Amino acid sequence: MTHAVVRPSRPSKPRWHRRKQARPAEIVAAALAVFVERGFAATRLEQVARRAGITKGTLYLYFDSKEALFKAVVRETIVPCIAQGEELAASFHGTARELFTALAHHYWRLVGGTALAGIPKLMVAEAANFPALARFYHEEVVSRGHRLIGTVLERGIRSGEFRPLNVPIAARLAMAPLLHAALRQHSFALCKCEGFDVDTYVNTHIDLYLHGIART
Amino acid sequence: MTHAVVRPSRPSKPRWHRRKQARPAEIVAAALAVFVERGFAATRLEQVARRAGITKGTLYLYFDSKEALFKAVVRETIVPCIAQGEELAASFHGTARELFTALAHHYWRLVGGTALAGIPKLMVAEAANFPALARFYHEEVVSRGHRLIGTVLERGIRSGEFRPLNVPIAARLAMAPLLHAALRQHSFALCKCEGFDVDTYVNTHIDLYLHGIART
Amino acid sequence: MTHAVVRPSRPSKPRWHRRKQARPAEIVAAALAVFVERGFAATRLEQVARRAGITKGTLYLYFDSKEALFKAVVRETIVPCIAQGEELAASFHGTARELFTALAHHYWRLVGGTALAGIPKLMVAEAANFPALARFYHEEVVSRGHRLIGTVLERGIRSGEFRPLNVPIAARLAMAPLLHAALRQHSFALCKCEGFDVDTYVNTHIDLYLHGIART
Amino acid sequence: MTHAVVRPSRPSKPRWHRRKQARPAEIVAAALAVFVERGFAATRLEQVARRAGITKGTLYLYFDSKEALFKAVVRETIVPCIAQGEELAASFHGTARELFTALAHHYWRLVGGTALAGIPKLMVAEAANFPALARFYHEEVVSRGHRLIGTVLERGIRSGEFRPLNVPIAARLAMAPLLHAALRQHSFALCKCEGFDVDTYVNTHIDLYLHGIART
DNA sequence: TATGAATGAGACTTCATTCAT
DNA sequence: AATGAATGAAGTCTCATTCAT
Repeated sequence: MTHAVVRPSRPSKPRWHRRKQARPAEIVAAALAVFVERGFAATRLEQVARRAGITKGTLYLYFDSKEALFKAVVRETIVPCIAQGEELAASFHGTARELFTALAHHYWRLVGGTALAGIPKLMVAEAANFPALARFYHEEVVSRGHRLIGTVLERGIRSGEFRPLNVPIAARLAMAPLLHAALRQHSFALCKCEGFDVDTYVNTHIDLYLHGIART
Repeated sequence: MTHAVVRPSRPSKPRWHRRKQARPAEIVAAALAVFVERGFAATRLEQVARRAGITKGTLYLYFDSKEALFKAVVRETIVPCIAQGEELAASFHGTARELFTALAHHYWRLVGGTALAGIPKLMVAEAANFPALARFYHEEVVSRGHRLIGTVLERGIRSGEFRPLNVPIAARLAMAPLLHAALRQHSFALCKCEGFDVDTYVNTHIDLYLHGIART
Repeated sequence: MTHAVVRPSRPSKPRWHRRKQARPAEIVAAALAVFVERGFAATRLEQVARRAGITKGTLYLYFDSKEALFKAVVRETIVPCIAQGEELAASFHGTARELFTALAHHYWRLVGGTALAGIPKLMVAEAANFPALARFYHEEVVSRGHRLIGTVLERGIRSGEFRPLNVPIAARLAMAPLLHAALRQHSFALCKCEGFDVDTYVNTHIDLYLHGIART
Repeated sequence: MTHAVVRPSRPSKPRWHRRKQARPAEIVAAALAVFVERGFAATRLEQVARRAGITKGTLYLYFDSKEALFKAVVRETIVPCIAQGEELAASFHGTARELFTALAHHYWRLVGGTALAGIPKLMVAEAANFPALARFYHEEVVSRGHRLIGTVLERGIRSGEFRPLNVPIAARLAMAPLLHAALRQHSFALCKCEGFDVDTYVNTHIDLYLHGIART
């Protein structure tokens, strides 16, 4: 795939000054933005390249294909977030209620409000077209997230804060409104909704949910 | 100019029939399926045509463009569902809790479990690419749905079943898990999740949610 | 090509009332207009049909193909004009100058100012694409027209009105400005030209031309 | 996805070269030829590309659309010719008659006998379909040409060589046979005409015309 | 005789990918 | 390492022509 290149002997000053190392991350960041905006198929590599400050051809020095780029975007941007949440839970001192609240806010701070919130939207849209990627995402992000919430719920059940629950189900119910809000940010942000405020929405969810699962 | 073809002498069955009345609905149905499977940009009109039992050219007798077809799919499939929910609510005799439960099941029966569940997924994916359609969908489906739930909540608040609530927010929180489940059906149906069952999920949501908003 | 049709036995009142005989001429007239406006390739049979008050399918009852229709248009509209000119010349009593003037005005009245003026434009545009038709047109219209003018010139030379001329060449030179004006009507009619008036143009041509060929 | 191809081991010559500088002119030249041959609508970009030695896709690196290419062809090929004629007139020393003769021959050498003669034919054919282009052509070519001839006529009138004339009309009458001959070259070149020779035609026109406008 | 729904070949155009520079 | 001109496969859309009614 790589071919030998005869280097011209004249001492030309290089036209490019960027380091090879920084490029992939910059490209992934640019690609994230465009994929999220337009979806996989409607994204043109030209746009990605321009936003990354390079040209189309250069993309292919770092990624084998559009599909490979897409997979890299998903893999490299979202996974780290989960780890942070897990660390937060592991080192947390306080009640299960407090931890649940902290994690919800953490999620929102880290994902919901940022460009990363586009990843769930992307995956919802493209899962059917990229089964392997969907599986990866589901295992490394969705399930792992649910397990994280699950441990919090179990901690609360043990401590008597929460009543006995079907934990896997309850974990998903905890995430659904957060995910919903994230999707909304990227799909219907422009549609004005009277009486809707994301922060209030998240806080009300925490409130109602904890109310719903609280031990009488 | 075209090569001669030996016509078979047997009374061949007609190559096509005139089906002006039935065609548009059939095409919309076929298009719904493919759009949901692949997304707008990745959908090939060839596929839609084949699935509708016609040829590509015939599509254009009924729809001006791929985009027009897409819009027709969204408009004609989802809007009627809302009306049914509104009728259900209007003619319902019983407590607000019972009505809420009935509507949730109604939604799931009508949308969540059917091909229609693909529409929310489609809109999430394509809203950014079709702002006008997104606005239409948001007004005629999303907002209207929220208002419907809102009236139920208000009824319950007045009757003392539910405690005072931020109604618009609470309505969204009621829908979020249902929507989430619908998206899941179409995006991650193939990903096995131990301990996950849609019906249990919906019922648990109803349970926890009503618990959360119940007057103490 | 024609197939037997089982006539329905019910005494349905006919939906169409036009006679078969009138149709072809009506279609040709409609086609002339559209072909002249748009050219052969850019003409859609749909437009022709609509302008003729029928549908696309009906066209094929009278003409085998778009090309056949085109040929019919050219053949049937322009040829009769020449004959009239020939008759005018044959029955004319007067000087050659007077006859020349009469023929020029005749041409302009019959062709230049009417839709028929579009035919020369059409042939200029499409001759390369329809060699056989071009040959037909050239023989039946162009050459015949030149011969007609040629006889007038010869008459004038014999009578001493005109000086000796290369008749075939001079005949073409007599026609060129008339043709030019006809093309102009159809191609650049919308472009305003100060100081240009078609009638003045034609009359001035007659004047200058007769001056040019007059015996000193 | 694509089938494997056995790569020949010999040092195959490159499939293409970078020719950014030369390309546009080459494409315009190829397009001129095909447009003139077939007309706008009947021209296939495939043919243009092949004749230019490139592929269809490459066309779009240089021209936005078929229409844009067409406009470029007209704009870039014909306009320069007029300028040359104007220069010739400006720097000419001699009688008006001599200048007129020189310009007519100039026109024929530069346009009538070359591929450029196809442009008038193209414009006659397509003016109705491209009104903006027609206006451009009319102003930058037709009118400008007439004005050029007009100045010559005025010079001759002032000098007493020509009698008083309606100059705009007379200018058009001077051009008509030249244009006519150019159209003929492209539309009826194949139709044999006994006794017709283009050069004789042009010279006879000059002769008769000058005779016609000469003083006394 | 007339219709118009249906066809299917083929056009223009786009864009992921390659490769000479 | 980077470019961007060039490619070619594939997609949307058009329209002359056919044929069941």
